[in-house]
Amino acid sequence: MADTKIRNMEEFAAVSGISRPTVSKYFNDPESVRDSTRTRIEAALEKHAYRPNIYAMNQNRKLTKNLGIVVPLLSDPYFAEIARNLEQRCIAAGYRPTLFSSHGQPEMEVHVLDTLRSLKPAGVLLAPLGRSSEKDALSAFCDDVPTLIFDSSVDELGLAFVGSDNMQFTAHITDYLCRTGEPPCFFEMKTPANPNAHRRRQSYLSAMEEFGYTPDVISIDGEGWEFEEIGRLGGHQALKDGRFSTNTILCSNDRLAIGLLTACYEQGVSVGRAEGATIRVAGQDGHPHSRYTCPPLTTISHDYEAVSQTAADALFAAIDGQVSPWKSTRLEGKLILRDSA
Amino acid sequence: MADTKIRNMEEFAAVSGISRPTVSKYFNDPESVRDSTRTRIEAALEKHAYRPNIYAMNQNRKLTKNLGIVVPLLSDPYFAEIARNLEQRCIAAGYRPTLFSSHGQPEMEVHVLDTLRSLKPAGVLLAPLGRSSEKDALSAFCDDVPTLIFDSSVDELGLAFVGSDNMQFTAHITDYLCRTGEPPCFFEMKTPANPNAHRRRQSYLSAMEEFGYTPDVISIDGEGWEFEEIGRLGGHQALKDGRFSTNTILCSNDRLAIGLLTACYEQGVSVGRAEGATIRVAGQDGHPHSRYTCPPLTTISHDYEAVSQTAADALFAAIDGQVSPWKSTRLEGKLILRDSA
DNA sequence: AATAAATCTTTACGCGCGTAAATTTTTTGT
DNA sequence: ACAAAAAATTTACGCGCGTAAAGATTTATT
Repeated sequence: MADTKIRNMEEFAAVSGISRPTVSKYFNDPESVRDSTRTRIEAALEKHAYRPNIYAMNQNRKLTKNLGIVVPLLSDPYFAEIARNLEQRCIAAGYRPTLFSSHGQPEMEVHVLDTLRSLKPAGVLLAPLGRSSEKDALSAFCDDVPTLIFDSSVDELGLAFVGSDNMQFTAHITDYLCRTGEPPCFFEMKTPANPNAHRRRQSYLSAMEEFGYTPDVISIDGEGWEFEEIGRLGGHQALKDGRFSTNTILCSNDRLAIGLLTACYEQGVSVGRAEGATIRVAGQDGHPHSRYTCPPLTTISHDYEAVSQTAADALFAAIDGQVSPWKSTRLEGKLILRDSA
Repeated sequence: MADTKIRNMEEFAAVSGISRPTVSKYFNDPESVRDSTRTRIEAALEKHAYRPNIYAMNQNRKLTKNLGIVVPLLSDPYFAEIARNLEQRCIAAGYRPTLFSSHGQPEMEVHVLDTLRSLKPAGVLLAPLGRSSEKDALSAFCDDVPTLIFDSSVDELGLAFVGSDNMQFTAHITDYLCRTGEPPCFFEMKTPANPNAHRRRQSYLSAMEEFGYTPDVISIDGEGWEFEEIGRLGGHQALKDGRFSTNTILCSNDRLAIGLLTACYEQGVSVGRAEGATIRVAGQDGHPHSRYTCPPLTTISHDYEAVSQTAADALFAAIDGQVSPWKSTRLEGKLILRDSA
């Protein structure tokens, strides 16, 4: 119980019987003081529940304990999930993460970076919008703030890049589809939001060529981040026009696949690998929702844990002063077999 | 271009030709200075891109321009969507919102409130976890920080409550289902996470009684926030046990319905209002994903815009000093007719 | 027990800005 | 053009803490 209200570190130092500079040292890093001192401070902390004023704390410190986590679209459960994962790791490592979403808008991304700058963060975990990002703003930001890029790489910006191995993703699932039925055609957006989509198309083309099949890419129209709706509309159009050359469709990502499944439903096209189904549909990403589509979506999933751990650890290492040359880490995905393909 | 780096407000005041206190006044509220002064400051701002140090700013100010937005689970697109909506409104109103998720964990909710406290926010928009919330911590927080509760009410905490009219939701969609086919049974979690679920059950019972039908509530097991999986497993069980007394199922919320649809698919039960379908399924919430289920889900949707606007405006008014007694505002939902029911 | 090393205390300054009071300048109204 | 009102300037202090330096105290080493 706080019998007397502690107004500042001076007063707290008094009640804990430790000098203020030492208390300050403790809050900077509890390990930096002697055990006996730490015990006394923490005993006082129990009694009085004092917390240092973070504004006064961060004003003079060259580097704060703040971290930024930026994703392109928080309403996409994939990003929400990876953001949650990163957030937990940051907290566990003793940082104060703040979550931001660019909401799919380049100007918002710039605004977020601007806000982040003023927070003087020790580092930032940034998943850029991709194609529509204002490269100059990103680049300038990375020059000023230790930034680790994840999910979608932009040039060789920042400390390093950590993401998934999109080439492996597509090669792997294409291989699976070829071995279990007709070779797939590839369903994608004509102007995808991020570079991962290009890698996936490229990998599809390579894989098909390697297997001796003729690739068939269906590129649908649509701008923005409403992938389900783009997939649904594009799916309707493609079905109507008979553009699917095989009974197997590999989608560039799960959200597109979810939209395509809806289009299939709406046109009465049955989907699945079971007898009697007309077409097979597979996605890519291991989207949290993919388990609950009808039929449940066969997909190749990001290794969420590994991506977030690798990304977070790389940033922490850089913050701790471990300099290492820019590098790109791409982690393999795991095939998740469900009923759709 | 910034020819000379501006280090603080003093230097910026110098290059803009305005005194520092006036510049300070400008950053507090641009409207509070003369037009000619504002123009000169903004001209200098163009040239030098100076931003006040937010830590120094907030250190002395009794009230910051910070706002907190807290949702129980950010990976639920419903909350992600409403959070995005609120965030935009806060920015438009000149505040600096920060987004937090309790990730479905009561201890995380407490941690978030603790973090929020140290940010000395002007106000907080809080959607509590509900049943599992630590009431005392919430209550203590509301005593210290102007807090507006939304989505799910807890006692009469905070400045006010803004949410949806769950009674109207369920009455309305129950009415629709009764008029268009067999009266619905009600599919829900036995121990729901928040009080809205209780209102919905109550409203279902009242509506059925009013229409002269016998209500049938199927309460399924499951703890936590993975509603789709709970709905899927509960759906399997209920289908196996033949617990659905009519061919129409009203789910307590859309995520449960999504899981139930998956269970139906997995058991080969056809869903829809079309000829030949076995059962009808309806949800409640207007979840962003409900458009893309197979079949697309008939639901009653929150008025996202109205809820977020009412909540944000109420908080802004309170921050501006407009005192008003605690009140609860519950907004009506709109029926969205799709193929599932 | 004596010395060296680590840690703590005391003292002091500064960070960047909010803010108040007294004064001067500019704008407004007639 | 003149007085009154509004706004800007000058001056000055304080917020809560980081941090540096010098001296005092505790702990570790032999």
